Amino acid sequence: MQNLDEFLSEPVNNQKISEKRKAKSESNEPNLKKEIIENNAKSFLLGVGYDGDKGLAYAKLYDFKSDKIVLWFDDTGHKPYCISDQPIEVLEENKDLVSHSGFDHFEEIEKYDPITDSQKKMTKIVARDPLSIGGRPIGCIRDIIKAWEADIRYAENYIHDRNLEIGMPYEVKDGKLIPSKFELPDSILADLEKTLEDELDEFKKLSYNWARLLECPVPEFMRASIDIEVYSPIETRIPDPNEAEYPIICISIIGTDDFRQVLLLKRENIPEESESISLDADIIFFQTEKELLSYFFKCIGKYPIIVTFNGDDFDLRYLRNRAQSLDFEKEQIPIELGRDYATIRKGIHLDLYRFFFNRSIQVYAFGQKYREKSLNEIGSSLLNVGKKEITKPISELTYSELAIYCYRDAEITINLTKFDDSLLIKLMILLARISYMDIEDVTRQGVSGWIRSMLFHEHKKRNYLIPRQDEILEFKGRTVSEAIIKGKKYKGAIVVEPTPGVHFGVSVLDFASLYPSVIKIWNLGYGTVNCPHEDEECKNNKVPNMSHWVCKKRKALESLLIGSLRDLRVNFYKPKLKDPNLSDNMRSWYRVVSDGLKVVLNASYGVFGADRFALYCPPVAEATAAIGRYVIQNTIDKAQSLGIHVLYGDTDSIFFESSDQMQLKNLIEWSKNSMKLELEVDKEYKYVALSSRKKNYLGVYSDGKVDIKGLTGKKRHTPKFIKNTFYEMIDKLSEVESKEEFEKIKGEIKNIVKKCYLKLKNREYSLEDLAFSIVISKSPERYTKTTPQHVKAAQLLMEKGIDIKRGDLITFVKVVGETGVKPVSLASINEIDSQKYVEYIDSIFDQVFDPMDIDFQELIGATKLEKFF
DNA sequence: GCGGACTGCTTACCT
DNA sequence: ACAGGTAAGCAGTCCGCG
Repeated sequence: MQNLDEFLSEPVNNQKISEKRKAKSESNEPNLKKEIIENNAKSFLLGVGYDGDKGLAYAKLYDFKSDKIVLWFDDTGHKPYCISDQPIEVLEENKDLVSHSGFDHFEEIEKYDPITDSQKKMTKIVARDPLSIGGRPIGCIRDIIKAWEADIRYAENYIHDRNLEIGMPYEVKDGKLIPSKFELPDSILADLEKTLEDELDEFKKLSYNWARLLECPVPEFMRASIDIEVYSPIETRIPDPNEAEYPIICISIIGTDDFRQVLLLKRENIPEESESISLDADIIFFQTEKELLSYFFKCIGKYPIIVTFNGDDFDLRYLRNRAQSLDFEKEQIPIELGRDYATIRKGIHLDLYRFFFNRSIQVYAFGQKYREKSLNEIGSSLLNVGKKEITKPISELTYSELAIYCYRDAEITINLTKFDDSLLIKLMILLARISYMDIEDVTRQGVSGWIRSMLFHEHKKRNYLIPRQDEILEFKGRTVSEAIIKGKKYKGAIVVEPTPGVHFGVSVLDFASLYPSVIKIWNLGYGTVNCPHEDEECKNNKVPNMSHWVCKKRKALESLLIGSLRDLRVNFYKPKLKDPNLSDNMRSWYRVVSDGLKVVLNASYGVFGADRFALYCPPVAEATAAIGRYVIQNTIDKAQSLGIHVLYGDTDSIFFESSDQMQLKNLIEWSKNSMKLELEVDKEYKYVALSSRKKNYLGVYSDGKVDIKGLTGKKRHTPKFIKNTFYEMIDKLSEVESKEEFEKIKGEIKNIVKKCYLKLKNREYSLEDLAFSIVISKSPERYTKTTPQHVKAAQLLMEKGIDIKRGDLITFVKVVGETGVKPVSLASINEIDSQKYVEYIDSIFDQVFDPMDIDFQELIGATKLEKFF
């Protein structure tokens, strides 16, 4: 494959492609599907499962010829196992073990143990089935003896042991599963080589492998979204999918092949409508629910991939259980349920809710574009299309209303996978490649699961023993620093005391991926921090200001893996994205790669301090943070010795008065030479307004763009009327070019705030304008220690019979009287406590007035005088 | 019995 | 179920006060 660019420009490859798209695809040669077949890549590996009846692992392959998922069953005789440190002779004495029904045989093996830095003779205990190792509530092999690698899911183990690359092209030849050749294009190879000049061979090898995975083009996959509606006799209650008590009255299916159907159940007492339903879809009525479901199951059978929004917990679960209670045979229902997931037999189910719920995805991949995780909110913010509004309960809708409502949900769902050139699917594939994880698992697990899988894969590839969690803790000891926040395990980052005032000409420098860089440069990992070597070389290699030391003899896997990913992002993909010659298709793919790497890198330090992480190692996290503090403090000290004025800093960034660009250059040089860390100019502000508060500033670029960080005026819960006033003020501030102009607009800003104050006093704002909106993060009854205001408001709503769940957004206003607050829906405008609101305005604008030397009290005091005259 | 000082809880944010 | 650090508001408690 030489021309990656052309592959990426390939349009949807479908058999039932619409006429319009067909024309487009013909004009758009070469065809990726054709190319892939010519290159013997007939399919893509999307995941691995285990078939309990056959007792075999199987690969799920997306076959391009048929656009179906094809299963390939293991032919290598791979079996579930765990590992013991006892020799076979000893284990043979263990009656419970050798007589266990799932026990198969022992094998003598050798493993490298990173904790002790030694080769170890160990015994592989091979079992007949995965559940015998672990998974049953009692009597598993891992409960009988102390075992290693015993709680890795079998399918995951299979991926690692067979070194399978999920999301990459494969083919089945003579019954064997073999990877299709995909080599890095020469041009990419040459570019990459340049960035890797000074690295160790081991590091280079890893980097090339990553690049091969990241550069392989991602084709389009045929898929369909589904959404169901269920009848409910009680309007406020959502039917329980485990009971599946009530009939499914509507199902929408939308395929990427332009298949669009809405299936409706005929019911009594639903008025016939004279006009036909106006939807760009086939509407099909069914007399019985059984007919409807049969038809539906046939429809989705065509699709290799089904996407839903919350299908794990609702749609698929309901469908399966409902079909069962309608006496469908098990084989007739193409849905399989797990404890907390649902999937399609011979298919892939992607639950977008699960993926969007993931905080890393929300924050780093989508930049907080959506705040709540509802289909309406996500659809509105990413597609500009929200759910269809309905004013009646589902069960009372007419056929037409019901069809339109249900269809819209399916439409948003499928479009979420299609927008921005199928960005979402590409992101999932990318994460599957980095983590060597089944694509369904990628969407369901968090970033710690991905990183765990990536590290496990590398362990197995190198025949390293994967340590037990208790082992790491026992050998590596605890943390030695004290956190500033009560209840935290160790000390974190430094935040520099800001210099209050309005500063013109500010450069912000930061370390590119500071923590991943530290992990790379300092060779951090559970095997290297506090390594077992007795000699001085290691023990003297202290983490600054700390008793921990770092190994000088061995390379940590974490350091190599995280380091190589970091370098690829910083030295390769980020510069490529800045290249004006990059084509649109490549740019969009590189954006995905860069964002995917960002997600993984941003979490790569935190996982070592998370006690549920499989390779939890507090000293690694603590050392990383400590080195981070050392680095930024050293840099600040150096800057001051160079005479550069430091205004503020946080973790990995420093704000400088940028009078002397030459000096900043010197600082960057110094950082590279003395600490091997890349310090770079991140932002240049026309001016920055700093109050005395940390994590709280306003920065204006020369083009007028404004960064607002931490200011309450921007926060989600702030009432609309204050937000609007706040942004009116920001608009004014964005125009300011100099100190002199600044003085001039002060009056205008005062007027803006004064206007707001007067409108409030005259009760000209609506309840919606005045509403605070705060997420209730726990179920209301679980607030036992205190009753915060939003919980009080929630309680008032519950008294009215409204159901409040955790995660709901509570909107309330401050009122005079006992409770102090009332939900918007229950309050009236004349009970508003305007005094409280004045205090609130004061506090919000003080964050900006403080550096500007404006006095709020004086401002409203003046107002009173004016009114007087 | 009351108000100010204090601590702790909660949410939303920053890196 | 990636981490720790900070701001802010409010709830609840303690303490002094002839």
